[in-house]
Amino acid sequence: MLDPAFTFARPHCDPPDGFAPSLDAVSGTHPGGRPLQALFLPQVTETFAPPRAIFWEGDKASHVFHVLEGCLRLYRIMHDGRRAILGFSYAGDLLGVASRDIYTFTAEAVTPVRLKRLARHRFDELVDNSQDLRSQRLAAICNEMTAAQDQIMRLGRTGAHERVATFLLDVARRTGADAVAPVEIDVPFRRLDIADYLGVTVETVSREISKLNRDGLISLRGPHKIILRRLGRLCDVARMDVDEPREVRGTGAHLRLVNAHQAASAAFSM
Amino acid sequence: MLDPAFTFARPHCDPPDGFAPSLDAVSGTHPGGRPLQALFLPQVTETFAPPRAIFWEGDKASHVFHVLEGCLRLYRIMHDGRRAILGFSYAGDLLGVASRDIYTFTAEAVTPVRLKRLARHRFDELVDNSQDLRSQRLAAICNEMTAAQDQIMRLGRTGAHERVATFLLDVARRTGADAVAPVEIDVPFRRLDIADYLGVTVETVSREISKLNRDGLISLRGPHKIILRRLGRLCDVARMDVDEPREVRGTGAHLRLVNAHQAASAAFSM
DNA sequence: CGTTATTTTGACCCATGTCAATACGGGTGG
DNA sequence: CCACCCGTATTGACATGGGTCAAAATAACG
Repeated sequence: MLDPAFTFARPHCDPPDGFAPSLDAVSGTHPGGRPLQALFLPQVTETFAPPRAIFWEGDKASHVFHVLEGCLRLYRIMHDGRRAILGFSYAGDLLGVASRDIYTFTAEAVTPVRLKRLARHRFDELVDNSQDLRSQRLAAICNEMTAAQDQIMRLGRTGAHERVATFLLDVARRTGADAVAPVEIDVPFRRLDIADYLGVTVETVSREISKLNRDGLISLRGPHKIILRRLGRLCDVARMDVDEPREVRGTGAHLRLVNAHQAASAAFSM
Repeated sequence: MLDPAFTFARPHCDPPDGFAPSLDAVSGTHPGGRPLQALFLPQVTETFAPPRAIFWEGDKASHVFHVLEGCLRLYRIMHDGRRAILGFSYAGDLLGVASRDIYTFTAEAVTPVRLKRLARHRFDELVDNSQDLRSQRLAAICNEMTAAQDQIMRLGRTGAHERVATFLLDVARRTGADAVAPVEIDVPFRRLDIADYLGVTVETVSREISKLNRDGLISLRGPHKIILRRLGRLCDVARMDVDEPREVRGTGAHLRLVNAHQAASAAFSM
C-alpha cells in the first residue's frame, strides 16, 4: 500500500505531519500474530447511510467498532453549537477503543459505512487475555495520543495555509495514494467538515484551496476530487518558513532542538 | 481537597472545562487497591532545578516518572522554532506513561521539581502483572486522551477570552483551591508559557489578564499570584455566549445535542 | 541597588472571520 | 436526456480579533 517513499519525511519533532489517525480510531498495524481487528471477524456487518451517527457523544460506551468501509467524522459540539471535528475514521480503523465509560465524541457516517461491532466488555475480555493484544491496544491508544498532540500543535501554532496543505497531504497518505507526482485524492468531506477539523471557517478553507489551485499546486475535479500536482511544494506550504528560521523567543533552553531538522521536505517527488 | 461544589459543572459534551491534566501526565485517582504511583515508592528522589529538562522530545522513552513536587511544562517545537506547550504536570502526576518508543515531547521543570523514576521495562512488567494496575494505566491514558480532545476543541473553536479564563479556572482546580469566592492561585508559569499553551501570543495573554483585572473578575498580586474574585463570571467568560445560543451551521444532524446543556455554570460560588 | 528578564501597554497591521451574493454540481422528476 | 432545485462551494467586500513591533513599567536576582 504505502510506498516507502511516501513517508512525508517526518523528523520526530515536527508535528504538522501525521494525519490525525482520528482520535479514537486505530489504524491497523498488526505486529506479529493476530491483529486487534481479527476479533471482529465473527461479527455481523452493519451499514450506516450518511449522515447517520454510529454513536453519540455522551452515550454509554457499550461497543467497540471496526470500520470495514466508508469514512466517518468524529466530533464534539459546544453548548452554543460550535462544532469541532476531532478526526476522521477510515476503513480499517477501530473506533471507541479509547472510550472507557461514555463516548467522548459523536461518530457520524460521511459516506456509506460498513462496520462490525463488538460489545465493550467482550472486547476487553478478549484483549485482556492476550499479552499481545493488550500491547497492541496500548500502542494503538498511544498513537492516537500522538496524533492528538500533532493536532494541538497545528491548531495552536500554524496558519490556515499550513493547515489546509497538511490536511490534503494527510488525506493522500490515509488514502494510500501513490507517491508519484499527480496524485488524485478523494475528499468525501464537505468544506464545513474540513473547516471544523482545521479550526477555521468554510470560507477560509475554500479560499486556501482556490489559492493552491491558482498557484498550480493542485487541480480540482469537482469539490471532492483533488489532484495534488506539486507534492514537494505542498510539503513546503505545510511546513511554512522552513528556509528562514525565525528568531526563537523564550528561555532558550530548548534551542537545542531548533534547526536540528533541515532534513525534512526532501522525500516526496515534487 | 476538592470541594465537590468545585466541579465546574461539566456537562459531558462541553469541553472548555477540564484542565488538560497534561497530555502524558496522569493525575492520581486510585480506584481500589494500590495506585500506580505506589510503584515508585522504593525509588530514590531526584531534583531538577528550572529550567532543566527531565527528558527531551525524541529521546528513547526509557523511564516513567512520578512527580512528587513542583511543576513542569510539556512541549514540542517545530522546525522553525515555534513552540507548543501540550500541557503542564503537577505533583502527583505520572509522566511518560503514554510514551512507548520515544518521548513525543520535552518535559522541563518550571519550578524546582522533585520526582522519582522507574525504568520503563520495569514499570511495564509490574503493571502487566496486575489486572488492577493495567486497568489503571489504561484509564489514565484515556483520561489524557479526553484532555487532549478538550484542548483541541479550545484551540480550534474558542477566542482568547475563553482560553485565558478557562486556563485560570483550570489552574485553580489543579491546585485544589477552595471553591469559595476569593481564591488565590499560584501561577508559576511565565506568560510565554501560558501563551504557547493557549495558542496565542504573550501580549494577548497579558492583555486578557489585564482586562479581567480591570473588570474586577480577578486581582493581581504580582504576575504569579492571581486572585479569582468572581468565579461565576469567570466561568461565564470561559464558556462565552452561553445565554445567546447562536444559529448552528451544518447538517443539522447533531442538533440533538445543542441546547441540551443549560445546566452548567450554576456550580461555583461567584 | 543595579542589571536583566519579564510583563504590560500602546499603535498599527494583517490574517481570518463575517456577511452577502453568485456559481456550481448532483440528484430528481418530467 | 434535459431542466429544475437545493445544498454546497466559491468569491467579494468589509470588519475585527489578535499578531507585530516598540517602548515603558515592573519584577526577579545577584
